[in-house]
Amino acid sequence: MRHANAQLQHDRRDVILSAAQRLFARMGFHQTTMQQICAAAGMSPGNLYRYFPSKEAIIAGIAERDRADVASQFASVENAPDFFATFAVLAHHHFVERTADEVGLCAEIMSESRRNPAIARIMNEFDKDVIARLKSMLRAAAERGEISRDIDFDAVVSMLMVIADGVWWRRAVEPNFDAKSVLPLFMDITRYMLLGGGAANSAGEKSK
Amino acid sequence: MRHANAQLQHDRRDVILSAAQRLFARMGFHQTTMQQICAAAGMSPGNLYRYFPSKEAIIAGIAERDRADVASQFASVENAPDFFATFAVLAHHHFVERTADEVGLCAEIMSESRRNPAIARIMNEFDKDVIARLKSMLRAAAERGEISRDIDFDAVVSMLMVIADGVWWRRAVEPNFDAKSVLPLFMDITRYMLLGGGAANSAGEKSK
DNA sequence: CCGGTAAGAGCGAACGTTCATTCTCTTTTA
DNA sequence: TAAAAGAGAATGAACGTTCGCTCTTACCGG
Repeated sequence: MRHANAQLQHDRRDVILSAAQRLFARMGFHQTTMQQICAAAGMSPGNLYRYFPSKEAIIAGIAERDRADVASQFASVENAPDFFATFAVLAHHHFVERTADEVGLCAEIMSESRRNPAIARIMNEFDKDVIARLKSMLRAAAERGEISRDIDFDAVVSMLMVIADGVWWRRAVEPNFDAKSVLPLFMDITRYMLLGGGAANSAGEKSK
Repeated sequence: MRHANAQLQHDRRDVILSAAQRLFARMGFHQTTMQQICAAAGMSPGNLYRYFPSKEAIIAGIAERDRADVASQFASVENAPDFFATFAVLAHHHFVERTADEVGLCAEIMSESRRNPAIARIMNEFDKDVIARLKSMLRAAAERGEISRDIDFDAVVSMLMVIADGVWWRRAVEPNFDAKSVLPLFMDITRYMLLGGGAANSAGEKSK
């Protein structure tokens, strides 16, 4: 008898995820209806539900897919020789080249993760992954003598994450925010933190 | 012959706003039902609708009220003599002392402002206000010679806003994020940007 | 190679629930 | 006593999900 076509299933899931992604980024999860997703994916509700058991599953699917995407971006520059040049490229990618839809979707995911444990879990793993990769980049650069060794890596990475979040939220909330114009100062601050030019290397001291 | 009691009206509106605020911060606007707000405010739907014409009006009311709150916080330290000490206090207030509910609510408002023009307008005015106050603080400090004059104030203020947003989002998304531990590095970076110790004073050059 | 067929793929109306809002009514008070 | 203040059931629209159905196609016995 006939058996399920795995390739087709994969393609359909992809079409649905992409359609939903665009809608979610623009209208938010709870403002997007299944009917809209169906229309955008060119599919009836009955059929769509053969690929995802619920709206939540679609949200989770998107979060997961995006996570893989960013992870691969990171992996591609993992152990480049020149830290600051590599970091600048990474920052430009992340701050400037990401589309408004990607930024918007991330905003929705973060927002949703505040009350959806499944999303929170995915986002948390994602964060942990990024933090680990950043730290490994810094450690490697320190080994090579590109940056100071006497630095509180945890504090610096934490601050980098904070700034990255901040830039994305500015972009998400203020559509004509010029992310490119903060890049020079961002790189400058990063250099300051990593070269230990000031008190940065003692900044991470835990209080108390 | 009986006439409306203005004091009572004001009180009732306040009770409703406070009840809604708590719920919104924890569950988000669209996950909070009018019934829940009614229950929390100790009031029937029929009566509540005498004070607010719609759910949206409650959201807008909260956004407006919070705006006034933060504005007054700023105003209270407007022209203190010691810039860095004042700024440290402000940062501590904003990063550490704000409750999880306040942070959560802000997250919801930012998220909502992405598609609700009325909220977007309020948030935008709020941002403009904060930016103006920060700039005026910096200008005053520069006059007094506390910070360098050769600085791109726009770029620095922009970065400060970015970091502030970032910290709040970390807090909103990661409940046990220790905002206090980033304060030293934050103040250090601020000092670096404002004292023009490095290339910071040229960082704001517009590219192209 | 060739129908026949059973399961896959797809459709869209209908269901049941949820929820913002309204309506009608009672209670309170200047 | 008339309007304000309040109550809570009712309404109607919106929306996620399901159900019963048709169409399509890979496989198998002949």
